[in-house]
Amino acid sequence: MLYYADVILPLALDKPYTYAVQEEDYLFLKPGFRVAVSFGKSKIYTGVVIKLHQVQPQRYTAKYIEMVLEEAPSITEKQLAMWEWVSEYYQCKLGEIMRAAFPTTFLLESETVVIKKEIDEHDVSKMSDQEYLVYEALDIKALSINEIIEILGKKSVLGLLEGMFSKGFVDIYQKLAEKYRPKKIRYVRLVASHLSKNSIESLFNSLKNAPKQKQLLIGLFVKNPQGDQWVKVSELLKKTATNSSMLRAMITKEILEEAYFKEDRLLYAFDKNDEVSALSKNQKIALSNIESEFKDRAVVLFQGVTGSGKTEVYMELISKAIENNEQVLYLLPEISITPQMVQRLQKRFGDQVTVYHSKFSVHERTEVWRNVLNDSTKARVVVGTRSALFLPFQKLGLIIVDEEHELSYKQFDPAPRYHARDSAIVLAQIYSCRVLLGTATPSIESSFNLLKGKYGGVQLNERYGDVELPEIETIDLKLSFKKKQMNGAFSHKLIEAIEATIAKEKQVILFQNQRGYAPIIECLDCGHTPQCNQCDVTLTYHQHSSQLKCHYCGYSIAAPKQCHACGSPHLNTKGVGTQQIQEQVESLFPGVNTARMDWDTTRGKWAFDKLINSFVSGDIKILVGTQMIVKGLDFQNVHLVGVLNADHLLNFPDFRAHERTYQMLSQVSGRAGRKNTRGKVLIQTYQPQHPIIQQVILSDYKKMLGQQLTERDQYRYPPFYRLTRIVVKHRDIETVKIASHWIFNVLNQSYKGEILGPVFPPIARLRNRYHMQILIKIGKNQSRSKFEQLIQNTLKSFSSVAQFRSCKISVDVDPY
DNA sequence: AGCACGCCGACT
DNA sequence: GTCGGCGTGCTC
Repeated sequence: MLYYADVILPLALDKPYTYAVQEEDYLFLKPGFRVAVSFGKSKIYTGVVIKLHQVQPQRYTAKYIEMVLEEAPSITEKQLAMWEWVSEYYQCKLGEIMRAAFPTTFLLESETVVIKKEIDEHDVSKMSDQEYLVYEALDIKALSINEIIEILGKKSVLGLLEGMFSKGFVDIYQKLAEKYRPKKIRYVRLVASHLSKNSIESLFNSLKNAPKQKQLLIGLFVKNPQGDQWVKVSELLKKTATNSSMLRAMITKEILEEAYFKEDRLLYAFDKNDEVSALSKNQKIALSNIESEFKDRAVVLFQGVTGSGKTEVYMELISKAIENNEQVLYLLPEISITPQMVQRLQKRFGDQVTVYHSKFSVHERTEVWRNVLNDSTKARVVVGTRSALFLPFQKLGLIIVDEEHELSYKQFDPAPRYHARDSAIVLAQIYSCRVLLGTATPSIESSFNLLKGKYGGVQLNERYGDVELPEIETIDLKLSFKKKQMNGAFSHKLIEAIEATIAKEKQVILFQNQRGYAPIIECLDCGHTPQCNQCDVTLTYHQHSSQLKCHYCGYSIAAPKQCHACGSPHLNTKGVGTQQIQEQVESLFPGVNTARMDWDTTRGKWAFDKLINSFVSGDIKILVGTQMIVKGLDFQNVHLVGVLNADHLLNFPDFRAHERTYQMLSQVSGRAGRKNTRGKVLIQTYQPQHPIIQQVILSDYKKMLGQQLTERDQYRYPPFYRLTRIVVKHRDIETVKIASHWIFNVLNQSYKGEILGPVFPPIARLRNRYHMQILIKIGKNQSRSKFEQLIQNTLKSFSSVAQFRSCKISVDVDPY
């Protein structure tokens, strides 16, 4: 009998590949097992079995699976169902999802290793120069292909190596390495034969002349009075002021024995606090409303203004899920996961809380994966970013999507371009679990679903501790400039307000939207500004490192002293980034402690947190920052929030710009004002009468929603229409044009709906590739699966046109 | 994603 | 003439 397994490989392949398996493996394997398979000439990859069958392939002979990598499946069948949905809906390959889903330790890959064979002197003399170079280098150690490429300084070394192999100079083999290594910790304990009372006494006597060793032994008993447990070496040495050579001596004397144990990398220092702060009356009402909504609907939209204490309500729900023995997934946008936030959960739920996000090492992520898979009590509550959706939950009972409206829930590049909120809802269907979408300012989509009765809805409107909403005022920039009431980016009114706030020992937050307004260098004589040589963007100036950088491809050069075009030394920095704002603040308010918070200053693992901490502690009086500022914890002492230019937000060329402006400004405003005093928000703008600004001032979400829905309906945008964007990329601008028009025409022939484009996006060239995009609008009454089929067919015939082979295509469903 | 095969320019 | 560049196609 013949047995086969269909295997997903971590590559952008159209379909799973079929491998042969032995009978005993066939009986043992199930979908979800990781296996090692050879693919292509010599590569070995980790694959995931998705199907076992006995259908012999007709057109090829299947290779055998190399190895089964584990005793039990790494992913559940439910997880696989989720992968398939993501792949279908977001039009991406299963292999791409596999790459995104697994911690990289699960993706073992082979590496070709070359070792030297001992041969005759005579044969050595027959080698070519290059062969000899390699052979000589192999004297020292075995080499990987990449190392040989380095040594020879050229790319194609395989032919050479093949020759050397066939002539018997070297051996070539595939090294396989599972990358996960658990962290091992050294422990010691008393050898069991010393455990009786008498021998302990004689042991102490025998150490009379070794005071330090005696001290060590005492330390051991202090840690563990019975003397029979393993004690961590690092702690023991620290406590007893001894060193490892003394310990070593005792191990040789066979008084102690040592061992290494795997330690969880995920231990945090925390104080579990069993006292649960009682919910306020309104929080209690919200909680019971949520629970009753869940009786009818799987998804509930929970709207609570900033500072209303949504988190406390989440905690109650989490606690009940845990009591039910269910797992909980708590999703947050990347930048909202901070140690303070995690600590809050840990205070309540102790070590049942675990964190999963990209700043964690692959080893940490692997351990979380295993804990979730085993339904370990260490992973009852997973706090994570969007990729946590792919963890192998066993008994998922509740998903909380906090800050539901955040754009960063949508993955942009690379594929899979999935939306975590929407995918979470599908995941919940698979597990039949509940989803709570929490936010102060719901996305238009979610509000729409609420209106249509698809979601349940609960509100929590009162701010905790009776804090009033801040007073919001606008400053007309046009007028201020005309009346010469400006100082750099600051209106006199804003400056006065800052001065007054500082004088009262209160803190200030200044908000500057950075997108598209990064500082650049401009020549005062000829107007030249340095551009990226690979992308159609102006290089941004980073004063800190004195460099010009491209934010898109990472290209960087030293900041020029003279203009590259005309040689003039008169260069000026232009554009208002957070850096410039901070400098202006420093010169306007000398001696006042300021800090800047943006993508640049928060790169380290906990850099964000350090900044927040020094702001909370009051060291920093004025904090200048981008979007990030609106996250983090509650700032008790912030009295004034200044928005330097709301127009950057309003005028953003995107159908969501207005919605986003409302969300952003209301969130920033929510930072102002705490107990006892009313905070103040000053918004500088050229359009003080703009409806969105007015809606922010009145915090009239309903009006904003109504107006946006009307506009979206009228202009055929989500939530009334679904969007799909196709981007064509190629080095040659003409090819991009022809290719994208080809796709447009083919789609247009069979598709009745609206197709826009092809157009150049705002940045037409990136990493030396020209881009063109096509936007397709799909009505809600049109069949999604038919449309998906159409795209697939179109792209398939596209790829068979020889001229377009070298084009790269990306499909983005529900683009942001 | 690799890696091989195949077709064109700058070197011994 | 060849070496080595990259465009193109295939991998179970």
